Amino acid sequence: MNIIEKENGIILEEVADFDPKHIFECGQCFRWRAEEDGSYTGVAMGKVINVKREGNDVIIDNTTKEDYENIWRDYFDMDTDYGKIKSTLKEFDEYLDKAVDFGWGIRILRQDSWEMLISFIISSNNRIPMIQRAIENLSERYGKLIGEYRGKKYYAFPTPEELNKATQEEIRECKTGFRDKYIKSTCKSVVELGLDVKNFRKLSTEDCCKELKKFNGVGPKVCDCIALFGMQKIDTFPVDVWVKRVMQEFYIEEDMSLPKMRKFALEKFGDIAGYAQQYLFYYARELGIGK
DNA sequence: TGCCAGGAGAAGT
DNA sequence: ACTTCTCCTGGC
Repeated sequence: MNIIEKENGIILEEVADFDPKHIFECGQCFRWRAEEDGSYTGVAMGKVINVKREGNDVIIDNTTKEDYENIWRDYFDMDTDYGKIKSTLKEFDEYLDKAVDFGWGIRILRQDSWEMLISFIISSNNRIPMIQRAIENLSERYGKLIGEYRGKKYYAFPTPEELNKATQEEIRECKTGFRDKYIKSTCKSVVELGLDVKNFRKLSTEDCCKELKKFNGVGPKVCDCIALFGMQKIDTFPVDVWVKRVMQEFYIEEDMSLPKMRKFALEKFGDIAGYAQQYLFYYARELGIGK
């Protein structure tokens, strides 16, 4: 892969396994929006960038080669060989084979641990557009202004200290609904105990989950999402409604409980279960499987 | 207008 | 270890 600098951005030449639509719409992130030209603009790691694919090239606008090396290379998980993961998954069965071909450009973003903790607390019993709106509201009110891009103002996700300044009522005003108390309680714990949740990455998957579930509003599913998307724990398998539907369609009986479904998938896919979950989720949601 | 989707937590068995 | 109920919002 060759990196070329352009006016206010960079071009990554000949990038394999990278498609913005697949990456930003496979249920892992909430701050990316599709533009009319098919590109995506979003906020991550305190910056605003725009990402699009042209042929085999990926164009990242509003950034520098330096930021790519320091931030985006890690964020987009560029040092992981998705070709290898995909061929392993395709070997499993005809369903994975189809799901991987369908979401060929998916990558699991290495997102901020703290942002994922709060984002997935908001996700509980909630729909994606509502989750996106609540996160935007919290960022606008409590996060730092990053600046303007294409005529729109963008705000960073608030730090624990910034968000902890909000009262439960103020958090609710951001359209978080009944999760207001979970967010308040989690902010309070993190700030008062002086925790840096990013350090949970160093723990084993099991211990990491144990720690995450201590926070109010973090149950089994939310915990799996934070571990997978915010802690890079690939041996997890979050079972949401779409994954449940696709599992019932392809692998298991209707009446299997969620914990058993999770166990089944972990045993089947092993330490790449998290990748399998992403391809299956995207496939199920885009095609409306099991609805 | 009423009804539905979407998970955690609490209280029950 | 399981089941059941409530929590809130927006869209149909």
